[in-house]
Amino acid sequence: MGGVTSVDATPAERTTLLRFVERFALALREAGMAPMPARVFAYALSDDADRYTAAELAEGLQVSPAAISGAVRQLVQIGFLVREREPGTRSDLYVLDDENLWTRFTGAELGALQKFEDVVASGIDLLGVDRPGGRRLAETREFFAFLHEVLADAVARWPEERTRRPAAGTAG
Amino acid sequence: MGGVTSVDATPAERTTLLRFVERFALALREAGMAPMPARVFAYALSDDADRYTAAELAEGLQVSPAAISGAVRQLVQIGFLVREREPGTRSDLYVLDDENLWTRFTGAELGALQKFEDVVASGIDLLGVDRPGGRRLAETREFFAFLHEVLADAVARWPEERTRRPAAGTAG
DNA sequence: AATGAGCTTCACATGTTTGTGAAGGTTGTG
DNA sequence: CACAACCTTCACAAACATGTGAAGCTCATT
Repeated sequence: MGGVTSVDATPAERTTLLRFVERFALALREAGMAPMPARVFAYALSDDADRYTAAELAEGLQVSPAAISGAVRQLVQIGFLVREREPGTRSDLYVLDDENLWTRFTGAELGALQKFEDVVASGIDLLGVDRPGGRRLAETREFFAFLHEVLADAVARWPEERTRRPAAGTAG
Repeated sequence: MGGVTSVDATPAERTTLLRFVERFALALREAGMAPMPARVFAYALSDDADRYTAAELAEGLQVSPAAISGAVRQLVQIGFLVREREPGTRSDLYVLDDENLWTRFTGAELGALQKFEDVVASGIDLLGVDRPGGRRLAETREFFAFLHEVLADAVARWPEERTRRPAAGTAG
């Protein structure tokens, strides 16, 4: 199982990488991410460079620069990628925000959860709690609040937890 | 703020309910649910009946029976609705699985998380860990495993936690 | 100031998803 | 045994999303 790097990769290794990227991207899409951002993110994470130019991403993923442009904009907005620029260079560099990556991911989840809580709360306000439906909504809100707490706690604990876990090898 | 019930609701109250249902459904869609199942679920939760016939759902949501048919099938499959039949009745009844509702919801999330873990694990196998990309994948897997544990624990604790929380009133 | 690399924006063709209407099957009732 | 209520399935039209090509903009270099 030799390492596959962007520098010395054979075409076959590149194909393997891209196939994996596509599968990873699919999972991300099912979690709500748009196709192209999902691909770009999966690729940037899985390939070996620390930073990528837009052109490298387009070349690596075999898609048009236009597609990259939109994707990185979204990814930067979410915080998955950071835009950098080397002085005296014409092109932007996109960097994975390694440290905060999965914290950010979960942060996005928390945002969705907050949205749920808000919507449900507004429904309770609008419709009242003294009805079967209102009581169900109230319990729904309780559950989301609980989940929110749990996830926020998990995010807070991750940095410590991370050091506690041994670096994992390969799995079956 | 009087209660809005399916029995004695004014048209205005019905409109308020449907507008809320649409907003709630939107949040569910953003979490990955298809539009019509999202609407049906939001409606069944928010309106006051304990059980609904397909016809009632169609009438209540102002959509065609055909749309309901597909939606309830999916919801039953996920486990959000339970299909019942009163003896001597021609129509099926759909019931919210009240007790396990949000446990099931989170269970679905756990499934998605498992999928992530599997995909990432396969990538590590395929591409190796002795590369920058591989190390990132390994850490990704660690994080997902951690999140998995946290969520599973939360689901297990919810029944107890639920009783601990006071029934919530309305919020601002 | 002109050049050109590199990125972005825009309009469009393609493909997918969604909900409807109409037809068909099933089951209890008169 | 015919009828009627109810649900489901199917084919279709409309809406939406996606990525491409082409044109345009920015900015370091000459």
